[in-house]
Amino acid sequence: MLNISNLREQKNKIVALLKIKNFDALDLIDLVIKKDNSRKLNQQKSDDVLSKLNQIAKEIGFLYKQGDLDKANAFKKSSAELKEESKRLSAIQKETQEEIKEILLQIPNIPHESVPAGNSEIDNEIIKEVGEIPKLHENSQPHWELTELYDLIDFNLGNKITGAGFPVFKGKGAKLQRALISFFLDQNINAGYEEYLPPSVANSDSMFGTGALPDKEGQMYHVTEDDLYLIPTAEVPVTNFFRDTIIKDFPIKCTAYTPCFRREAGSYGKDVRGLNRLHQFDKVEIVQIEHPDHSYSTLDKMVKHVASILDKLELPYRILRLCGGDLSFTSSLTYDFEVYSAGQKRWLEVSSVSNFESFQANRLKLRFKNKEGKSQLCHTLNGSALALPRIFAALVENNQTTDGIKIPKVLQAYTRFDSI
RNA sequence: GGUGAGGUGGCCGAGUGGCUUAAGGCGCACGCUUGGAAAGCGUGUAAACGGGAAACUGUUUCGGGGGUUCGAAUCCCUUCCUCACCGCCA
Repeated sequence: MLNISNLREQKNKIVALLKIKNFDALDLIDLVIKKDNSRKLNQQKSDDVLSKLNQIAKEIGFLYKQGDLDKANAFKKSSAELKEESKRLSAIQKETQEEIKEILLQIPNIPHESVPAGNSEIDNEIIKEVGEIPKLHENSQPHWELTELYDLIDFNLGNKITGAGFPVFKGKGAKLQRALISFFLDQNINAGYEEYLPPSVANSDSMFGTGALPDKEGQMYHVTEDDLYLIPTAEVPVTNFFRDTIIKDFPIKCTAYTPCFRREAGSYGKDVRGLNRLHQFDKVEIVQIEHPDHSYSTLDKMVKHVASILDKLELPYRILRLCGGDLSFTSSLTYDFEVYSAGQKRWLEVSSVSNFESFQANRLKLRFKNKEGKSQLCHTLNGSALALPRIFAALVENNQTTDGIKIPKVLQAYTRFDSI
């Protein structure tokens, strides 16, 4: 959520930048400023009335002590009238505030100046490509064949106990999964992130805080009995640790493994085959809370960190700067990582690293004291380091040989086997 | 799930309708004192939304929401959370 004082001060700049996201914000911004003006006026009126009421109440207390009941009763009458007025004003105030919030929730985050224009993923800017595309043997296969051949994942068993999109990992498949989680966490810890293991369900306040609500209501599993949501990413619980807090030292660096749950309503076809798109998957997330002056250099460091993990796994990958049309509602700048999946001959997204600037912090009331001693919103950043399923898919596809699947060296200490 | 006790500032904690502008303490900051430190003394010490060039100033906030009252941290309703014991249980 953007804040109104910025919208006032930099209206033209913000309108221009939001065009990169293909969003015409002018009318909404004009409307919200107009509503905010009337909110201010109304607040003044309301405060005046309350101030008078407070004075009268004190006066009556004094008169009672003096025993001057007649005078006190006269005051009571005028108090009753003011109270009506106050009720009326605060009802208007409440309504106006809700209208303002509703409008603000419709305005996406402002894209960074470096975000390229564009409508869809075709327009994303490839900024780096690393590693060689592997040449596989003649009978190479996609991972959904390999996982069946080597008995690593049982998709049918998942269908039976839950439904499509809930795979059952088994044997060396389960071990490889567990190895990747440990490996990713260790890499993040070595880079200075503190490990957390948060709950996998969160309340609506938390969902609202990071923007999953109201934006993605239909994409989440909702436990209606207790009004809790299954988390779509660890970003939700971890970032919400810092909801309503005032930060003393920057940066705050957290990493967390969690399962992630997404309904993915409307997805179908070969894009969702095998591990490509799941309802439940594992992910290790990194989150940082930063001072606004340093958030972009921190974003660069996070990108380098994720790249270093992929280097160690010896997977070919490319880094994309998302164009305005592909950028999420809440993000200012996002870099996507895609690994090449040789069995499917396509690039698969495995990480998304973003700077949200103060967009999340505004809803979270996540602040720090600046040099002038005033509270100011922090910047929040996060990224996947990394999402498991497509890494798993690329590893088994790219490392398949006629003799089996080779495990990259860095993982062998975790799997305790060097091939499948 | 049952019963009981609670939720007050950064922290501890007093406060059963107006003397609270939330006592007192701890912590923190600044100053005095000192050769230096400690102790001691003094001063200050939240957030949000407004007004004002500023000094300053209005309102709200004692877990959340609602109510009673001229007036609520205090009374009532409701909800969430914490703790203790019991029950169930990985």
